[in-house]
Amino acid sequence: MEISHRNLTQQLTHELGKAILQGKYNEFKKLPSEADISTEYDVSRTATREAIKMLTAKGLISSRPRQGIKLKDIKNWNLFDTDVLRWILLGKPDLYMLKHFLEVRLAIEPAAAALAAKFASDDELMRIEHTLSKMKFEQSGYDDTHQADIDFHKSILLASNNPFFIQLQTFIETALKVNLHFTNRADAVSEKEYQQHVDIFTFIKAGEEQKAFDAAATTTKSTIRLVEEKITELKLLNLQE
Amino acid sequence: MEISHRNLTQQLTHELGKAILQGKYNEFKKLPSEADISTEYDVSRTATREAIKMLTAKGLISSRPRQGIKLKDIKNWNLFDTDVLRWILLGKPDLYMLKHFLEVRLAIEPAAAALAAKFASDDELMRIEHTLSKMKFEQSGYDDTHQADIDFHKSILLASNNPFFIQLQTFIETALKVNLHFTNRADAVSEKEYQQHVDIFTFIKAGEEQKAFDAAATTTKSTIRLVEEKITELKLLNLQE
DNA sequence: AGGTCAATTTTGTATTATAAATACTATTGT
DNA sequence: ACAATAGTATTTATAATACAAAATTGACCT
Repeated sequence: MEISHRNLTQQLTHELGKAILQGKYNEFKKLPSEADISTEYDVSRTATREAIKMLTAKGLISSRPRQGIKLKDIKNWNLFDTDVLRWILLGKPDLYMLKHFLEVRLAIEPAAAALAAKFASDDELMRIEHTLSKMKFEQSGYDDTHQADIDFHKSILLASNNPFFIQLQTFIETALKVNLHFTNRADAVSEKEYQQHVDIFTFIKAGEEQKAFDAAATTTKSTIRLVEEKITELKLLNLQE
Repeated sequence: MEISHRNLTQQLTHELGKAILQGKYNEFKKLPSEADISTEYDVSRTATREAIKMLTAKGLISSRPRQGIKLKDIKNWNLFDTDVLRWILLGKPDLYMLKHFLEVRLAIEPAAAALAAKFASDDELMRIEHTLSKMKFEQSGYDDTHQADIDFHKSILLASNNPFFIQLQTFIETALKVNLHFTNRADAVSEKEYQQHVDIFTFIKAGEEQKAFDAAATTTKSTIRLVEEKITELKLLNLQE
């Protein structure tokens, strides 16, 4: 693997993290030794060790003398870490992963909308509204597709005034991207979807906690149902073979 | 700071992380240089750098040549990281933090209960039930106080069959500990609380998604109200001074 | 005053050496 | 033959040193 000549530690961390999330080391539960990684990527042991430490900090691996570097069970992984999420996205997530993302979205986003209805400042409301107007552009095909959609969801988290929800911005962004990856639509956001977003914003602005909550929950729920149907379809297909 | 002679990197990471979460470096937004940290804690630059890398991986700091090591804004912190949560707990969280924890619990736990009602296996149901019986012991004053309570909440997350919810076990555990820290009760779980837990379990076992959701939501909601009242009380007191 | 460039400081990377942990092997004694 | 024990080898952990690269600072020049 070719690694260029700046930020070796960061790059190597990225390469190894990506490889792990792509399941390249899953079979043996064991990674190459420090020495082997160093020679394979042609970096010093120092850089290798620092990359290993970063992955250790994210819960992906652990290392002990004479035992080498071993993969940790997924329950130890920091699945809410920005980098880990990026690697998940690069690892071609399957339908099950999409379902898991949606289940968390269903937990987080309605709650965030309710908090936003309760606590959002004028600035924060304006920011949400701004993403809506950008979405209208996207409907006509302008601008970066679906980015305004993503920003809408993120701006609600921001308006929750809760650092934990705010930290989940990357998570929701990744979840939406995984979703897009499956629905696979290069086309713009539909009129119906746009209207649902407007509704959520209206309730938030009006301070209607419960209604904002419900509005945010409805869409996600129906998406989950769709995915669940698709999964059972696939299961049936596999049984037929 | 005295650091003993094993796992230097880990220990130093812990010390620095704790210090950061206690706000010791918040004023200047800048940490000592690698060299200074090395001499202060009497470890080599290698160990120091590896600790720095681990904290970087958790989003707490960043470092650049000639600029030194700087604190990152809280929105970059991995607030769902196990270590970060431990350091938050050690940093004497305030009422606002407790409120933020409760808001996330209100989002996560009812959703997890609903998922558990939908997907929990027999094993997972048994595990939940087991924690309930341990809670009954605790009522009588036996065993590690409130640990069974914590385990109850964790076992529901485990039964959600969703890796993201499962990963939130440490988060919920920390949230509960912060709560305990404020209610400050060494005494056992009350009969009323126990009954609420039993209800949640019953609905989960019966596969009643919505009821499990509601049952899990009710308690947390009333706790949030209590905390919010306490906060407004304190605000009024501060205004009088 | 303003811009260019060199000096300085701090992190980034490489290299080498040694210590510590632990799995594996061989030996020894019964 | 077997078990306990001591020795060996492997791999990470830590240290120390040297140099490279980035970025700020400041001096110098025009």
